[in-house]
Amino acid sequence: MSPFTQRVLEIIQEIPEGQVMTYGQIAGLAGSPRGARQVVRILHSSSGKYGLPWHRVVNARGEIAIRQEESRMLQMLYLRDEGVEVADNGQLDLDRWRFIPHGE
DNA sequence: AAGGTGACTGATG
DNA sequence: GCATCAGCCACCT
Repeated sequence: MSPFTQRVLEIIQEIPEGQVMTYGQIAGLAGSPRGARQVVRILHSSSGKYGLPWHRVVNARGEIAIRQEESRMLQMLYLRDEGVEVADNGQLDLDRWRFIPHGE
């Protein structure tokens, strides 16, 4: 497992309940500012495997990025259950719910 | 081996 | 806000 992947997994694990991070944000913190797609792949391949809070990751526009309808709904349910306000179209307010480590 | 793909992003018109 | 374009990069055909 690459250091980058390692970092990504750690970072995602550290997202507090009721908050979210974006793919690009995670990639940047993990040392690869343009590696958003890698973050996607890591989530896609090993979200269940490592018991990651994959549902706390959204795209840069603050919306649920999942294409598949089922998983999409599931993510929305999880977030709402944690207190995050998500619109029916999967939109949420990043300024309000984004997690920023160490007060960056 | 070459080309397509996507749970992405930022810039521009 | 919407549409396009161009970077991006590991994986799958």
